[in-house]
Amino acid sequence: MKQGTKKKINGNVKGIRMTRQRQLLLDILKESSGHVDAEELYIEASKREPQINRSTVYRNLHLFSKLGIVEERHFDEAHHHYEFHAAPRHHHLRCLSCGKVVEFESGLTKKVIEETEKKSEFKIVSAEFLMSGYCKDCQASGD
Amino acid sequence: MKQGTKKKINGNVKGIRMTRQRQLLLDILKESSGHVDAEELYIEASKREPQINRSTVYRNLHLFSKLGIVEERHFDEAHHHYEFHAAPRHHHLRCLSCGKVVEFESGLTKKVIEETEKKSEFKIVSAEFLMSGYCKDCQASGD
DNA sequence: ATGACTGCAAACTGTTTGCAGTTAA
DNA sequence: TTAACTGCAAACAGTTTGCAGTCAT
Repeated sequence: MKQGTKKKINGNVKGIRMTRQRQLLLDILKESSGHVDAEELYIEASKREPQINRSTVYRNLHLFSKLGIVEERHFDEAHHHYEFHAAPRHHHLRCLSCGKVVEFESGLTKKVIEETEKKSEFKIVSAEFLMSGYCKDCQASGD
Repeated sequence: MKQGTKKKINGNVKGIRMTRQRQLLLDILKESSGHVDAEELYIEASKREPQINRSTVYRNLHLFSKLGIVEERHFDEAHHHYEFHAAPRHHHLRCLSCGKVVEFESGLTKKVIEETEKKSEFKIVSAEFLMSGYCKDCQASGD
């Protein structure tokens, strides 16, 4: 079992160290169902590690993303959202009125990806269906 | 034919005026195939109207977006892209290596939307399939 | 005439970076 | 021991805003 002395983060052996802050961020990401943005992550982390700095959060988020641990998401806003990779492929549906974001899945995604890979000759590594509209509540209350 | 004195922007009658700058921006948007970001729009506009200001661009982009004339797109970057609304529904495929963005269409989109509207009770107004991967060239040149 | 619009400058938000000190390995 | 990491402060990019003047209607 023992194969080396380097720490692993999800299977990636690198010159990467597991610091208290890093571990904390990973924990929070793991706990938090769905997507988190950098600020939310920072706030949550601050509660448990008050001196943690925003740049630490950003730097780690970039690292995680590079390592494939988290995936960046892009909603309407100007900032990024992150969620654990390898979540079952799902879509995001955003309400234009109240801003609520709903996740859900569809079996059709796979088909679209296959179709696309064939047509485009891309090797696709991630896919997201993003839809916007008005949710039931907001439809009822008149926009 | 004459039904009022107010200027129209694409069918929306409002207290909205057609200024030289506004017209210019609409022209550029119309000419530019595909998506443009605020900066590109600003640069192009500056060529023809050197004193135009960035905030004019942003303000108009918001207006156009509110009026449904353009649609915001969100790729990888921290800034927004805009394209004329009512373009045939299409998807975006982005190369993670060279950054190239390819547009293309798929008949499956409609199905996904219908499925989603039923399940979620949302009224969907826009949809986008966003995929990332590696294009043919970048696959060949080893990532 | 008047209020929608503009340019300007300054503010703001999310993110990145250089640096000097700290810490995991 | 040393290079990866951190916190800090300052920079940065993209975007927004208040204001006073301009222009379409």
